[in-house]
Amino acid sequence: MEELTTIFKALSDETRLRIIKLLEQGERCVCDITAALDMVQPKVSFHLSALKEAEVIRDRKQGKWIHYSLNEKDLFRRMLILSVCERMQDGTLSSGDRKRLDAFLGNKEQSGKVVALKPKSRCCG
Amino acid sequence: MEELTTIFKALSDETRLRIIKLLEQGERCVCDITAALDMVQPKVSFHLSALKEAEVIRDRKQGKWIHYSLNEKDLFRRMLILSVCERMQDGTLSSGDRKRLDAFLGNKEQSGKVVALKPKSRCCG
DNA sequence: TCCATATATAAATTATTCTTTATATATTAG
DNA sequence: CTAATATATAAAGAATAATTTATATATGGA
Repeated sequence: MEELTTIFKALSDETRLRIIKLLEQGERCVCDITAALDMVQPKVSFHLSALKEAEVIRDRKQGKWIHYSLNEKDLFRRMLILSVCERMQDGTLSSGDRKRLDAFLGNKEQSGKVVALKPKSRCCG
Repeated sequence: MEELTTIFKALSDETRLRIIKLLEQGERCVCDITAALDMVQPKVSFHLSALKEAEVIRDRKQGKWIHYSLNEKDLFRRMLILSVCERMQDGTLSSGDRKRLDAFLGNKEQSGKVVALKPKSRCCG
């Protein structure tokens, strides 16, 4: 019962649904998500932790970065994630998120600040 | 997006999940639900209105009573309701609710206060 | 008409959750 | 070792949601 309410509570917030929609395309580190949503980082961490607590997402540490991805471990969560993504297809919000993410990733590459470093220190590689 | 968060928010509360589980067996009036959950009536009305707002339940007025039932209008809500009921099968809480409901309905019948009245004034019939 | 019952709504309080700002921790580069 | 970066956590404040108590509305029966 508590697990159920925890899952539903995790899904009952707009920011968190936007994060799920972002992660539909694959894992992302916190700074990518922060840029995509255009929010301050502690706020993003707060919402990530709610989703992780509910085991809707999971994380993977790699060097300085923590990569978050959708947790497809059970059918129920998969179904919920699919439903959410399906229902957010043409939303203004999530398309804006995608745009900002792409711009952010583009800048990274261009400036060579992160992506052009040695493999070990790359965020997305 | 707002509809989604409204639905998930409605499901993110223990009391409301208990109500859903109760309604699995069929429609119930507010006083039945109040007795089953052993709560004060305005509290129950508050939670019913959250579920109704999310269109997870609907109501039907009949005389003095308002009967609430699960709203099976779309596949998504059906799926959520089924998942909730399935995951609450052997819970202590919901079995206690069932017991109190049965006791309450039994008393009604015995005392003849409600159930034995003329058809028009019966709550459950 | 008057009373009792079923339910909703409002107002006040309490509890939870979200947001912000500041700071701590860990990792890597230099 | 020091500085910089990525992320988490803590503390304070703001916003929401839940609970309680009191009252309003509607319906049916006497």
